[in-house]
Amino acid sequence: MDTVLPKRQRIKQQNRQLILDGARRVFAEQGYDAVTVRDIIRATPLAAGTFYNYFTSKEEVRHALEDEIAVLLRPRLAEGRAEAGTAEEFLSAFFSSVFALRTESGGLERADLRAGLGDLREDLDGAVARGLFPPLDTAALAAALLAAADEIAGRLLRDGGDPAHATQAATKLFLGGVEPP
Amino acid sequence: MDTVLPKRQRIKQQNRQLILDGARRVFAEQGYDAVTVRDIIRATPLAAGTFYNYFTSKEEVRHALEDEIAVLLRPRLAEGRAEAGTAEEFLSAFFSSVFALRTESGGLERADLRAGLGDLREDLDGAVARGLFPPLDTAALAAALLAAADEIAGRLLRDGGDPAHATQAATKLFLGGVEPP
Amino acid sequence: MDTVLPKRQRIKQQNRQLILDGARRVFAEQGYDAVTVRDIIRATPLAAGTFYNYFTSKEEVRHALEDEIAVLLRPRLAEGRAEAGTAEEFLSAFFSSVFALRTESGGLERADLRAGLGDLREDLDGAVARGLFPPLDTAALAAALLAAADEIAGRLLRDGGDPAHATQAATKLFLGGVEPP
Amino acid sequence: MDTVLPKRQRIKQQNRQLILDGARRVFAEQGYDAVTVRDIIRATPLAAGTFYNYFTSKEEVRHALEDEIAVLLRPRLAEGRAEAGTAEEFLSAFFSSVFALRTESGGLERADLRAGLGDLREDLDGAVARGLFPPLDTAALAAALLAAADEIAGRLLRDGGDPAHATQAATKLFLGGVEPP
DNA sequence: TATGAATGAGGCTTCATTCAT
DNA sequence: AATGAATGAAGCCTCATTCAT
Repeated sequence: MDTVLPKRQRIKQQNRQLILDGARRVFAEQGYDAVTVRDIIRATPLAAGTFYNYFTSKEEVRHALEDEIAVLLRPRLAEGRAEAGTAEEFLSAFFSSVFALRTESGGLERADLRAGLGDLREDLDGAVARGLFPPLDTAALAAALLAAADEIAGRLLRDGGDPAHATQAATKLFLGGVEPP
Repeated sequence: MDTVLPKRQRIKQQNRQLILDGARRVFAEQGYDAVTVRDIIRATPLAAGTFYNYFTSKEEVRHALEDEIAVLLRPRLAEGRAEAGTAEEFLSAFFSSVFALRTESGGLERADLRAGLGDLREDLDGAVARGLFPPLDTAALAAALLAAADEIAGRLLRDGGDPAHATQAATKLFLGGVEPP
Repeated sequence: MDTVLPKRQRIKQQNRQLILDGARRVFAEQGYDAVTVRDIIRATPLAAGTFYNYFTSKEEVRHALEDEIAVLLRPRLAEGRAEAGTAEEFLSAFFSSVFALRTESGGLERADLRAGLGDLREDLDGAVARGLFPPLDTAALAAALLAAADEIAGRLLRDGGDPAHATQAATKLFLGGVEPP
Repeated sequence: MDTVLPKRQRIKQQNRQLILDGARRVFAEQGYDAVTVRDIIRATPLAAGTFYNYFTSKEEVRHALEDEIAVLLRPRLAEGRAEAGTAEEFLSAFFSSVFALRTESGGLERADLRAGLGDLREDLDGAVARGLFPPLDTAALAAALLAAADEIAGRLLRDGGDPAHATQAATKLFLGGVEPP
């Protein structure tokens, strides 16, 4: 798929990637707000001025990273839902993919997960159409699912815990609700 | 109830409050990380050095604010749950108080809400004991409820929407789950 | 000799002394230049403003301390010289008193020693008159003696060493000079 | 002898020297302790931040200056001693070079002179070996000579006076001692 | 007279950004 | 394009000093 680029452009792409990689590293280490442009440059073999040939601010780097993350993340996050034949399978696929992703990549943030919010809602709409779920406010449900999944994932990371068990519990919760029999 | 204080102490209390109020304002406007100590001072009629007579860092101000928020917030957040006779009343009380608080006070953050997490869990435990809910993982449920409520509240604020309706929808979602009949 | 003072004045004197004592302590610990007025106050049970009822600057405190030191120091420094019957006794008395004082009181500085320079010169003049020394430039000799004594004392303090032995060596040096026989 | 440097490096060297020169000036004027980094910058056409491209603290500048001084000073200070054929010539060379240096360069400090202490001691050892001096404690003698020379030089500068005459007097003092005939 | 909080100047340092090379 | 030093604004914090109590 990769096109052969003239050398100039290849180097340009490389430098851009160097900056993005350095930025990802320092963002993960120190958090976006604490990071300075200097930090990003220092995480790179490049010189200070070079940064401005590629980006004009930290903000812009963040956007580029979010795009990267979205591209990598969204398919992983949506995994298994299309094939779900029941509500339980759907929810279980959703929670386990969130927990897996959060467990794998330390730097992942709530904001990053939101990249998958639209997909989730679309999949929910599809599932409703297929009769997996009763008709309901899929926008609200998507938001609630994502927030709950992220929060529980955060608790898993912090306190330790078994992702498989958490997946089961969360699935059961959203599946049957809290109403006593 | 207020004791009469000597003037010096009264002014000290006032200045401390000026700083806290200014800080709350700028935190809400720019977010904690973006705010500098100078920003806080500038949101105040006081001189630069005066800040350090009361706090030694932005961090310390944050703690003081969290304490204030917790004191004001927690009772409001817990309102109506103790009297709930059914699971539906419980959830409805919870969601409506979160939506009301988030709607009222712009600067409220997820972190602030977490101050009420312990209370929520205790109330859930009590409700389980009273038979309102079946036995379940109240810690996870509390986290999921809080996260979902906060996320939905955020959407309400951003996109507009009716808190009463959102309360109903959220309650219904958590009450009965998503399983089709 | 102490006159009974009315209570007011007694307290004033006490506070003044508190400041001087605190200042001496912090000067010795951190060195005059590194010390701030705040440091002096902090070494005192008094409040910030009180300092300015007694002194107007760190400089003024230093002067007052120098006076105190001079009063205490000069007699000690001059000890034994008046009774000296020979040049050797004179020099020996001089060196041993310098070494003793420097060894005793850590905070003593070259500048403090200079308080005794005039005395030394006078005693040298007297000794010349008594025939202990040949006629010579007593001003230069006094300066040279004091500087050498201080330098050697500094070396004693730093490297360890026996004051008695150093006294002997220094005396011998100045007594007979360095000319080979 | 000077190599031609690319422009960038030439400017770097120039700026470094600008800082050192400015620092030397303000140290001489106000004394090391009283000087701030800002004072050094202000004694320079450079901008505030530029200082930190070259040094990280006032301390570091001092070290660099001491190195400079040592390189320039030590040879001058040692002048004429190697060729001395008698104790008198040795002492005379020593005192006159100290007086000359102190007279020339106002900013010279006792601490700077100490850079030459080791040399002096070595030369004294050599002179003892050559029989110019009787065997004696050359470490103590070197310290005493340096301190006395500095003190007398300070008096010369302050009170005026003839360096040649002072050299003669100091030489005579250390040569023959103070013992009456 | 003693107190101690308020003041704002000023020191130190890092930063984003520019620009000559 | 890449470099990396220069810039000066701006953040942090401490200080000397004042002054209402």
